[in-house]
Amino acid sequence: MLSERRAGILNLVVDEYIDTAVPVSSRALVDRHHLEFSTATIRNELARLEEEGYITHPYTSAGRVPSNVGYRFYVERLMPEDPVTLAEQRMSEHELHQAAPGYDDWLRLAASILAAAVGNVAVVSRPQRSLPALRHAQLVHLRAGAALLVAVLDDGSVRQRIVGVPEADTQERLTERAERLNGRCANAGVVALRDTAAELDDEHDRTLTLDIAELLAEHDEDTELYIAGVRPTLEQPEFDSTERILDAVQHLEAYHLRGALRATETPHDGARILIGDENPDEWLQEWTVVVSAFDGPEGASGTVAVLGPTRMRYGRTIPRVRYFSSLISDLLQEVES
Amino acid sequence: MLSERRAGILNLVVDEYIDTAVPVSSRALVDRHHLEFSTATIRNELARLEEEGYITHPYTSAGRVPSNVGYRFYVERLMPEDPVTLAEQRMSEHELHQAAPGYDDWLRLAASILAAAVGNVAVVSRPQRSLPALRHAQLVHLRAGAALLVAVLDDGSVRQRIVGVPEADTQERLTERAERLNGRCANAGVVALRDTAAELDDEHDRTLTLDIAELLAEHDEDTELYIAGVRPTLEQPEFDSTERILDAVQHLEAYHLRGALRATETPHDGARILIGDENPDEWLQEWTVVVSAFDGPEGASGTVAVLGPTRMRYGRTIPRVRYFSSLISDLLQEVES
DNA sequence: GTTAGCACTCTCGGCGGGAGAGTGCTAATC
DNA sequence: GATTAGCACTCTCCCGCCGAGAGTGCTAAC
Repeated sequence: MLSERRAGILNLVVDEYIDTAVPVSSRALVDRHHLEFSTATIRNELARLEEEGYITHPYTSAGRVPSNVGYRFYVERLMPEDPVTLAEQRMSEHELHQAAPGYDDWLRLAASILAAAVGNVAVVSRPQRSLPALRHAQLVHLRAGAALLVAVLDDGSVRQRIVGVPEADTQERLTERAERLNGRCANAGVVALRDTAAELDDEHDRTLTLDIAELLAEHDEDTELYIAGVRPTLEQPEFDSTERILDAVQHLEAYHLRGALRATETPHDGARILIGDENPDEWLQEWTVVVSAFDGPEGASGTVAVLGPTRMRYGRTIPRVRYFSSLISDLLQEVES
Repeated sequence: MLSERRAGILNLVVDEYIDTAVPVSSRALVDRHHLEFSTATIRNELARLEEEGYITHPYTSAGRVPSNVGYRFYVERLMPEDPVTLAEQRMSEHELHQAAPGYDDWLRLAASILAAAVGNVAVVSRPQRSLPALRHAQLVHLRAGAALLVAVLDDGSVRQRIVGVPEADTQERLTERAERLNGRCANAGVVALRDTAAELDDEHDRTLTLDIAELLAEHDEDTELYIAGVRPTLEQPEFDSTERILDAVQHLEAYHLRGALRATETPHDGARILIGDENPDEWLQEWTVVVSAFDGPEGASGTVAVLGPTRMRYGRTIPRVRYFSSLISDLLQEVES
């Protein structure tokens, strides 16, 4: 369907456009790549490529711009990968080890290094288990009748909520109560907790157990996300009007990104690539998302993603998303001193 | 210094400019407020006001715009307050009670209601004690040799970090170890923890105690902030160029706002107002910040703030910041069922 | 199949100029 | 002395125009 030569030309068009953000002309192709054909020949081929849907025209007499189909073909067949060099790997690892050990700083830093490496928005999510269990619950006295319920889950995440408790309960009583619950509920999942609750006689213990179950259930509603690289992305030429910028800013918030990332099932080894209208979300129609999952401790898993305009340096981005995905896995697995 | 009449005119200029964002002309003042003087007279007065520094000129033949001094005078002497009506109060309280009880949802929602009410950026910080003490520490096994240290502080905040532990420690051993530490360190502050650490013989217990002390100390580095209303603010006419928007977006992140809010000591009753160059931060030179503190449980305190361009509806914003400040205090004090 | 040549199209930036909005000043008026 | 009418002057804003330039598509020749 797509002749060898035409594929080669498509390759050049995409490369050139990614690089310059300017619609590419037949002249530019011939001159910059020393093609052995004249601009007229190239023009004929470009016209064919356009017929076949790989590229388009912003207006009659402008250069060519890749279509989503064009990008897709490019990514699957043409794109030269720009692998992560050893030096780069060492740099990244070094930077990561500067941070205080702990999810927060590591993941935040990882997002920011990745964003800088690819020049687009990078998002890293905190790893979670899909069916988490309770590791330890605790009650902190706030005032008569109210306490803060803190639940530590087996993926290391912490959730909390304010709950009602007997007016008479002091901190000591609350601690006892919590210990009692821990004895019964340690390592229980949502279902087990609900079952346990049904068997309890003490009313407060029962509501508390149900509260804990709810905390486990609401779980991935608010996965923590670490986002970096918004500014450089919005400085790219696709964001020329204030409206576009504001729309993007609005959507690049944790709240919206959670939705966008949840919608994609994600490979743990490679990276999934969604170009333009391949994205389910309305607002991502002109974005490309490159996303990969990584493994945390105890079977938890998180997500690394890069988002940018469809005109993205795929050859650079994809290997880096893959690399960071496994880098983070390793980091979290690795024994710390 | 400022005659009665001139003050009145200044008042009108500020009101008008806040409302329309257009430099106000003598004609506009006379027509829209049915003044009993001619435009020429008003022009003379405007010239005087300009000499005295209360207003300026963008260019020779444009209308007048209030200066920072003008806004300051307006806020202190002229501004008609637009009090929070009972209906509005009921609405806000009602909306807040929709949320699941717990700091997260409450404060997030409070920020968003406040932002909508004033049409600018609203920021609410999670209450913290200035000198927090440990309430309970806990160790969660991650893998041989590493565990997650979770510390619950007496202001209800939770901090965590990954720490090294003896390779042989199972979850049970870790729990014992944590209990031992809790026995020794309950309700200890940073200083007490460091003292305790010095006395401990077991090396791991000692480093753990020091880790906890560090967690308490790094404390307000990462106060959680709830931010709302960015989009409507950036749609205002002062943000016409993409650069301004990007700068604002960059600074309206939690990281930068923490810095800005930390720099202001804040009254617990009224509200503090910083107009334009009264702000210490470079990037806030064209912003106004209205900020107030609220009280959380156990002597913790948090912050409510509104940020917007100096052309802000002060009469509406200030009472609402005050109101939300006390509303949140009440909410957190109030006994929940 | 390739290419030179050329007419045609569309964008972009600069320029000019008129309309409009306001001011500042002066001189007359109350 | 305060107020006001009148008027010249200034500056912005918007619109339309035009020419340069960049590209294409097509045709006819190689």
